[in-house]
Amino acid sequence: MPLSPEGIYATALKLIEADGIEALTVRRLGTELDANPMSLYHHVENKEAVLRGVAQHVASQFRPPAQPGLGWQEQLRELATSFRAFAHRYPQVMAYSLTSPDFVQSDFPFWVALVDNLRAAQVPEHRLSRVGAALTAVFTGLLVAELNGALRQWASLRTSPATPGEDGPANAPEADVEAIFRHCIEAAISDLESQLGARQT
Amino acid sequence: MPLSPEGIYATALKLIEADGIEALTVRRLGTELDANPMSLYHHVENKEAVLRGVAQHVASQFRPPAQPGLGWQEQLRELATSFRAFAHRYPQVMAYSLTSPDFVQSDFPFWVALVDNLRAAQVPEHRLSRVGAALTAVFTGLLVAELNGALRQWASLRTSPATPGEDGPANAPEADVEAIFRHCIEAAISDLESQLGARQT
DNA sequence: ACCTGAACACCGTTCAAGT
DNA sequence: ACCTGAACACCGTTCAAGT
Repeated sequence: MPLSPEGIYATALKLIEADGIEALTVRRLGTELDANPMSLYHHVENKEAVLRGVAQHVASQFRPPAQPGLGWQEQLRELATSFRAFAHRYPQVMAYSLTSPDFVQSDFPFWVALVDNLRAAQVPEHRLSRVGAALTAVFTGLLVAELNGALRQWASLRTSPATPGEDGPANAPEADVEAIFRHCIEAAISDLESQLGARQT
Repeated sequence: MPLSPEGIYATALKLIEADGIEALTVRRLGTELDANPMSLYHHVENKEAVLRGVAQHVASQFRPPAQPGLGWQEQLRELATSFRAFAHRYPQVMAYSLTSPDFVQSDFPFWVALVDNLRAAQVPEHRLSRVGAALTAVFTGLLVAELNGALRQWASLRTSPATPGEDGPANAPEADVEAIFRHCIEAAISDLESQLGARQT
C-alpha cells in the first residue's frame, strides 16, 4: 500500500505504544512502513508534524458518553470515567499529548461535553471557560500522574519522619489510584454544587 | 575552575532556563564550561544523570514556609503558594521535573510539610499517603499546566458551539490563572474540612 | 508526482592515547 | 587522576538525481 499521512500516523502510534515515545524515529518509522525513510518527507512535513498527527489522530477517536437522562453530576462522573478509560488505551501517546497545550482545543469532544455539563450545573456563562480550564487542569494532572506512574509512587511514599531503611512498598495498589480518582471527581462535583447553592441563596 | 558535578548542574540549569530543556546538549554544556565536552564524562555518568542532578539541585533549594502559629488551612495555603512561587523561578526545569515520578520523594520538603499539614487536619494515619498523593497530583497538574501555557490557553477556549471564525483571545489574562489556583486550593481545603467534619460526627 | 541515495549537521558515548 | 581527539552508531533533514 502507498504511503499516506493517515498510514504514517497509524504506524507511528503503534511504534510509540510498543516502545515509548522516544523510540519513534523517522528512520525506524520508514523501515516499519517498508519504505525508504526519506520518502516520508513527501507526505509529512517533519517529525514534529508526525507527532501532532498522531496526537490528533488519537484525540479524534474519543467520543463522550451521551446519556441525556442523567443529572449533570452523573454526567460529569461519566465523562471523567470514560476519558480516563480512553487514556488507558493509549497510555504513551496520552501521557505525551496531555502535557502539550494544544491537545485540548475548543472543538475537542471532551471540552465540548465538559462545557455542556457545566452549563447544566448552572455555572454562569462568563465563568464557563475558567471553571472548565480548572477542571481540565486538575483532571489531566491526575491522569498524567497516573500514566507515568507518579501517582502510584506518591501513594506509597513514607509519611513518618526519617525512619532510615526501607521506604515501604515501591508502588501502591491499583485500587488506591482508583480511589484517588473517584475522590477527586466527587470533590470537584461538591465544589460545583456549593457554588450553585451559594448563587441560589 | 575545575570541573565538578555541582558546577556542571549549575550551568546546565542556566542553559535550560535560557533556551529550554531540548537545548541542553552534552557538547554545548562542555563548551559553556570552557571544557572539552568529553571531559564531562569523568564527573558525571551521562546526560540522564545531568538531568537528574539538575532536578535534584533545584529541588533541594525549596524551603517550605515555617509559620507555627497558623491553622492547618492557612499553612496549606502558604505551602501551595510558596511552592508555586518557587516553581516560577525555574519554569523550564520545573515543568520537566514535575512530570517525572521521581521528583517528589519521601524526604522532599514539600512532601514532608504537606504530610505535616494533613496530620494537623486530622487526616487518619492510614490515609495520609493517599490524600497527600491526591493533593500532590492535583497541585502539580495545575502547576505544569500553568508552566507550559496550557492553563492560560484553556481559560480562553471557546464555550459556545461552533461560531466559526475567531477563537477569542489567544490567552487569558494572568489574573485568571491566579484565580483558578486560589479556587482549587480553597476547594481542596473545603474537601479536607468536610472529611474532618464527617469523622467528628 | 513520487522515490532514492548520498550528504550535512548534528547527537550521545566509548576508548586508546596522552599528561 | 584527569584530559583529549578520533571514532562509532545513531539522529533529523535536504537535495540533486533518478523513474
